[in-house]
Amino acid sequence: MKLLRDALAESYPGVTVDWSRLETPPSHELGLLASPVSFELARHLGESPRDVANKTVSSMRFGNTRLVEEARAEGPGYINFYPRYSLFAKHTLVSVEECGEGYGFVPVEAPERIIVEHTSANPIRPLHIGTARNSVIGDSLARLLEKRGHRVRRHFYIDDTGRQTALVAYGYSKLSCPQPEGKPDHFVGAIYAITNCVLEVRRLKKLIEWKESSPERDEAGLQKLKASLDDWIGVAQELSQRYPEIFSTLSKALAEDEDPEEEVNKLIRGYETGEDWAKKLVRQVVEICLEGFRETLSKAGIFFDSWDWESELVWSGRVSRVVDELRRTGFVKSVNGALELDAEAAVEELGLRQLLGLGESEIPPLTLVRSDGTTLYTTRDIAYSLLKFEQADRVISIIGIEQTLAQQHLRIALCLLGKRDEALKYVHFGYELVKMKGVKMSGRRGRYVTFDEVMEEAVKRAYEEVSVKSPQLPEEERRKIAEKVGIGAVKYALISVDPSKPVVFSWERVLDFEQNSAPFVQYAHARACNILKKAEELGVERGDPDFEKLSSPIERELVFDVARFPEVFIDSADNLKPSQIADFANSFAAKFNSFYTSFPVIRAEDVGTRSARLALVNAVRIVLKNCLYLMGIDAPTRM
RNA sequence: GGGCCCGUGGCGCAGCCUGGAUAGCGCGCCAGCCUCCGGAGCUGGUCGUCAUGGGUUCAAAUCCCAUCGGGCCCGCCA
Repeated sequence: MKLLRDALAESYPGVTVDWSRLETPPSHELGLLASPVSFELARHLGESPRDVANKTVSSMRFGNTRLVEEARAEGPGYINFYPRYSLFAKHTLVSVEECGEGYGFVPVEAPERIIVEHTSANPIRPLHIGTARNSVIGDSLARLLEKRGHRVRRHFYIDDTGRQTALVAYGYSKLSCPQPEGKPDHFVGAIYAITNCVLEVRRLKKLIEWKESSPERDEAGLQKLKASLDDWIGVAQELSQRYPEIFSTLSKALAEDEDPEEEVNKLIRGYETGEDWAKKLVRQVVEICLEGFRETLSKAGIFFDSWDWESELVWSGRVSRVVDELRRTGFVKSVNGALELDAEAAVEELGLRQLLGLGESEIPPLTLVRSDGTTLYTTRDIAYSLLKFEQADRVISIIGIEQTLAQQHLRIALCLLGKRDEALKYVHFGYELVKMKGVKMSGRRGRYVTFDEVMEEAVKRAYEEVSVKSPQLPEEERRKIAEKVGIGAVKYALISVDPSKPVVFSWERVLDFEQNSAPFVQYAHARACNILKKAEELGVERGDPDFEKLSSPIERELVFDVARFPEVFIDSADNLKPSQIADFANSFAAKFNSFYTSFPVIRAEDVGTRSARLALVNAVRIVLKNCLYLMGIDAPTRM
């Protein structure tokens, strides 16, 4: 650094440029670090970058710089720095030795209290592969921020008010509130899908009947309705085959009801106003479903610090207080008995367009309260975000990209309420949905691939694999390893793709145990562990490591990667990009595997080399383990 | 109609924010490698108009504009 600055000062006195930026050259044959400073200078001076670089290099004085061996002007004008590799390796590996297992987790100077809200799936059906993406990304973000030194809390928002939970609770009551059969959330999911389907068929039939008898027949509309009815009848057949008992009991019970829609509406209102009978019923069903969620999530190694009930926000008056406060801002008007927030006017008045990054278009209004007095989802979410800011400096909500507009509304409302700083500290971490090849996933139709079955299948596959590769291991251990490997593979598949890209689910993808997968990284880790364990068992002689001997390109690259892991971590945590960890871990593991096949460690030619390589292997082990940890993936020592 | 996001070898992806050195990686395909710390591995090869067309720049996958494809949103649903 100083070297470069002084040389610049000498060659180009009086010119100030940002000399501090350093890049990594494309290949290690071009040194370890590169300065692009000549490009900048060349622009100002009108000289060619290469000339500038040459001139700068020639005036460098290496006097008391020990770590840098040489600098050269190369390529179009880069100044490449070549380190004294042995010293660099020594610094790096000694530093790993000192930090131990915590190596690389560089804490921020000013920790924040951060709430990461994730998963928050509607408690009416099992977690599916789409929500799994949310959980896995959210969990990884929480881990990254926590290791970065922030005080992180993970919150699950239970969306228990509104039509969906009321519908399933209604169906459940028609079954006479039985004990769940099978996994609780799957049971609830079946009731939801069946109730919804039966009611939908009934509604469509009535509608068609009525339309047919009406004087002015709209043939096109009628055809559409009939097609829709056929679709739902098909769904009914699927469901009756999958759940014959629940289906027949439920459809009989529902048929007896005069007006199921009204029953459901009564339940929605009763629950929102906090009537005991409604509370008891809805809570019972939701709790059953949550029990299933907890089971699934705990299997996936994902845990929460807080489960926040949406209904509590309503009952405690927080939601109505928010509505009142918003009314006082003057941007809320009554439209046909409902309350509407004029978001566009608010944005203009407060000058929020740029501040919140809202783009050019007009922001549509937001309905806060229905004409029947009940509130809407976004309204309750505004109240929720205020609650979160009572406990945190920053809030990160992992929510599907399709809710972008609602999330913008939320932040506008926060500004209106005088919480401008909070609005800026509120991050909607959007992610694209997971789609199925061929069929469309549809919760309402009971068509989804559950997180449970994906994990189960992956674990099964991993078990077969481990049994083939390591038949000598006891059954019990093979099962444990299969859990870690299978679930790791699923998580890795979901984390490694940028959240802004839609994922098409395929078994092939999550069951990939080859390169660029969790098992690949885990395998490299297990190999490192194995070498260290063997060395221990054999009691090989260890002496002063001779870092001079870590001189092959691949060893140098490994050392360099170990050295830059802290930076990768910081970057990934501060930019909220878990996929960068996956990327780094994969290429790092590949390098280690390459090293592994070509260089003996325990049988290295002399004690100094052996000790140096053992130190390197240990550093690799720690870095791999920490990468896996950040993705929420277990690192077995054998597999 | 308006807004936002995405478009990189046959397939799946990284790089784009912060422009620079031959565009990385995996799968697939082809050819090799287990008397040697475990082959879920390794080595080599094959595969590219970075959607298209302009612009800015000494330099564009990267920044700007337009066009074309795909997705999402624009609800008194969540």
